[in-house]
Amino acid sequence: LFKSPAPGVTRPGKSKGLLQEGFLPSPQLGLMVGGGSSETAHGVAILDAPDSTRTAAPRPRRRNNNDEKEVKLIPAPQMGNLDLPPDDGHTWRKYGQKEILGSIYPRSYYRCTHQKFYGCPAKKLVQRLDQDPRTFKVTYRGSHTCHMSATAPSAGVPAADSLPPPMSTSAASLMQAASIPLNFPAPPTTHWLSMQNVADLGGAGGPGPSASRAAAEMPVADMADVMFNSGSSSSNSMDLIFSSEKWDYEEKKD
DNA sequence: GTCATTTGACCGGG
DNA sequence: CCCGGTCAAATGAC
Repeated sequence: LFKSPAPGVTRPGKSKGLLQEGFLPSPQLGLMVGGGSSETAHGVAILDAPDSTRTAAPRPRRRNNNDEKEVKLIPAPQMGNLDLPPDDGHTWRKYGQKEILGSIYPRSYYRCTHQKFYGCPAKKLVQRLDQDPRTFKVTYRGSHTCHMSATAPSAGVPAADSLPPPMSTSAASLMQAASIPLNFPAPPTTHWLSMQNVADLGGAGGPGPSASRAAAEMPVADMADVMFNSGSSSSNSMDLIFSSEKWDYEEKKD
């Protein structure tokens, strides 16, 4: 009656694709500025929505004043031929993706999967550098209040604590920096995220052995080291970039 | 069947 | 007004 979300109006026929956001191997890793074929990348004429289906819903979306965000540059480990997305040990759920002006790659918005359960306000923005497609610019917002023993079942970390105590912000950042498994044991699944981990919480006497996840996490010495190591020998893309820092991808309008 | 991902629309600030 | 961010519904994958 009141709410009649006619199927088809809110969601116009969209072409389904097998692409996973911008994690493609970047076939056009070459130069795209030379061609000069700079388009808006939009060109998508979406159908209009005559009736605003969602008009009776006050969105108390308040903007957090605390801008505690730290930006990090994480090079995607080039295993084989594909670079996998950077994982900090947390389970992130993508809740949005938008193309940013000035960037050729869209920005992905992630949120803590446990946010709904733990209330972790941790957010994460991942964007590929237009100058370095293999480098991910990860922006962390908020602090992680939830512990993640699910994705990081390190053998040396006994998850005996049922309730994770609040950690210091410094510790959090430190952990993130040192929780980047670059040496993945080549996961059989294309997914790098594990799910269905918070199933046991009601305390219903689940004698389930759980802990089926066994990812051999390797201690990373320094992220920076890896970064530099990225192109130790051979010509580094950075050099090239620095050389031609002038990237004119800006289209000129009339 | 469940859950994460996908994608468009809308909101809100600068 | 434009840009950036978030939500919400649908679909696909597991």
